[in-house]
Amino acid sequence: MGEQQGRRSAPTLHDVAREAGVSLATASRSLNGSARRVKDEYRARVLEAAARLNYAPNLSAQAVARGRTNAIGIIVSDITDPYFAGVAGGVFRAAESAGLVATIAVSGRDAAKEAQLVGALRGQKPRGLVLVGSRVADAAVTRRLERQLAEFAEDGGRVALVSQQGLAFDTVSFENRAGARELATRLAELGYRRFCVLAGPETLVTATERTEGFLAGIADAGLPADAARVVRGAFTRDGGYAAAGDALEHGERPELIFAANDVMAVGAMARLRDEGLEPGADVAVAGFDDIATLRDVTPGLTTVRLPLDQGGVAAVDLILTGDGASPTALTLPGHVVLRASTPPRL
Amino acid sequence: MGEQQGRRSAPTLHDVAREAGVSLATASRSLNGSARRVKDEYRARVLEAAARLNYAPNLSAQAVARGRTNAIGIIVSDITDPYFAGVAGGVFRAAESAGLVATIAVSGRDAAKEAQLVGALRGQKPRGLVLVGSRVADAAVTRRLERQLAEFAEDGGRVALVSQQGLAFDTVSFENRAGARELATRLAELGYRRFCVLAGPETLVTATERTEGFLAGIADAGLPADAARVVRGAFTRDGGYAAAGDALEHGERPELIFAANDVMAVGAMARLRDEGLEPGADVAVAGFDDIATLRDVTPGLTTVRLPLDQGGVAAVDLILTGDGASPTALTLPGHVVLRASTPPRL
DNA sequence: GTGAAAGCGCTAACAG
DNA sequence: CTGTTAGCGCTTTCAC
Repeated sequence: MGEQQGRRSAPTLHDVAREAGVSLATASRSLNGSARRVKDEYRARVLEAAARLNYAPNLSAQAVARGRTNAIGIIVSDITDPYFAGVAGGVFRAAESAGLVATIAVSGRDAAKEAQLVGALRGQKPRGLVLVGSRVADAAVTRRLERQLAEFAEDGGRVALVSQQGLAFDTVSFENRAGARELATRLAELGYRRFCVLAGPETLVTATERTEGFLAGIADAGLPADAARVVRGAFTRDGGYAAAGDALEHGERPELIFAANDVMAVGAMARLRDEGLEPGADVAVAGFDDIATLRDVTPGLTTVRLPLDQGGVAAVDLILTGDGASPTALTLPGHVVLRASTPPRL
Repeated sequence: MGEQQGRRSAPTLHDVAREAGVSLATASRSLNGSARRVKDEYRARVLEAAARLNYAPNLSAQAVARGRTNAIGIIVSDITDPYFAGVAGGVFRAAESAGLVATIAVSGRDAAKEAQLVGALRGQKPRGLVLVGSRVADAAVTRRLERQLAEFAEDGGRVALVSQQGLAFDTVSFENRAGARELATRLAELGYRRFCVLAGPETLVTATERTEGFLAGIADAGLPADAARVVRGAFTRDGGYAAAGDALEHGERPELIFAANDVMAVGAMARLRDEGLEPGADVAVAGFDDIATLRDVTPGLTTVRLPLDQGGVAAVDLILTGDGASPTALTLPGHVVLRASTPPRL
């Protein structure tokens, strides 16, 4: 069946108008919610003709004629990372319920590429652009990105950043610092005294904030600065696996390993087991994010729950409602969730 | 500051041409790889002007003028489900390296909505549409979807379905049946004799195939038909949790629970624990997909590894290279991975 | 080689 | 309320 032959060219508004015996303008007005009203009979004829021809309006043409689109662009590092998927899910949901289509681009954790992608997406003339995550603390790269975004904004586009504070655009961030601090406090209350932080790359603002917050919490508890050692690793499962190895290698074994995200924490657990240690019993483990897919790992992972989905929704909200006058900053709270991976220590 | 004011309107090709002192046509020809050659001096001037103005071509206008786009549409049920995220990741990667932008829409596991989304995406006039997953065995819904897709194809668009065989379009599917069958065979070899299958909804073709394959494998092993009981549940973590409860409720306790996907399997493990049973020890558990994020659960989950990412890549490939003459069907293999959740039974 | 001009499909004044 | 028409930004014949 040559279903995919593609000879015929798609019906246009012109075809619909002719078929309905009305003018182009009338057809346009009845099909797309114009301010002006159309006689019911005509409108009905047009609708019927459109349905019969299975007409689908050419969005590109509409965009050109109207001078604006119903698209929204979103840039994430890696859609298979549940953190990004969570936020992206919120963006899609919000976009759809606002009648927008979402175009996505993946930067593959390559910060330089982000700027390039913004350039590419600008061509779509989307209503707004949402950038999620992994902002890098590299000045040159940041400036390139900022330039592209500013250009986009000057042309009337709106920008919303998720968990990348510091740029002069609307931002929704999560309580990384406060969440990690609270987590450290609670863990200290449980009796933990010797920590190791798997910190993620230091160029990653999110990772850095979580580390700093955790250390602050330890200080709050009146523990000495050397109560926590910091080791670094990639913000991935394998990064956690490797970093956990480093954590065990030198000096005294930590009572608790805090990984800067859940995915790393799971990697760390795997490493502990490979080293013959029992996570939760021999070494406690905590993460950050409360990724849904990982809520059933054993022992249950103590973590800080973040409303990722809401972050995505909020970003779309800012794009749609923001006046662009001065950048709005929205912070979404994190909540400590204690589970079996950090049992009370007597 | 007022970065987001949006007074100025974006520079157009017109501006670039004027700035470079050449005609619109020449500007167009030098910027976009036209067949015709442009004198190097002019071309250089145009490029320079474009860079200076930070010109970004209006993709919609190009689409209208050219009559085609560089977009590709993708429809998934739920981007936060790692199965879909895996396939989508492959689609994005392949699309990008082919110079296409990907537009995504999420159906929220609502089959009827899929057809509606195809209608919406048609307006983008994308080069192709990729539909991933959860094809439903409901004739009316399927026909509506098929109608929309046929319409799209007749207008010159290309369609690729991932894991939704049965429609007259290019399809890439995974070896659900064979994989599950092989899994059952291997489990029987390990000494298991009494199974319970958590089958997912019976309207879901993927789930059904896995169930049937598993039962076939059991028959292969010479076991009686009543060696496996089938219970149903949603294709989600909670579905697995609930179904596992049913599995334990009636009759003799199964030696092994096979969940039709990993996410359900994890839910089943959680339920076992809540019932005071130890997964792997008291009741073995197996899944399907080998979701990366779940590779570190304990005990390690026996499953069938699927090359999800490759499925996405292949779909884009079919869209780009297919001639549309007759639907191509591509099948990607699954590989059984035995882990600690199904220890040999003596 | 280059430029003028005719569209692409649609919207939005503008007259009737 | 309806139809005519001039664009939207870009590509692409078609003359030069």
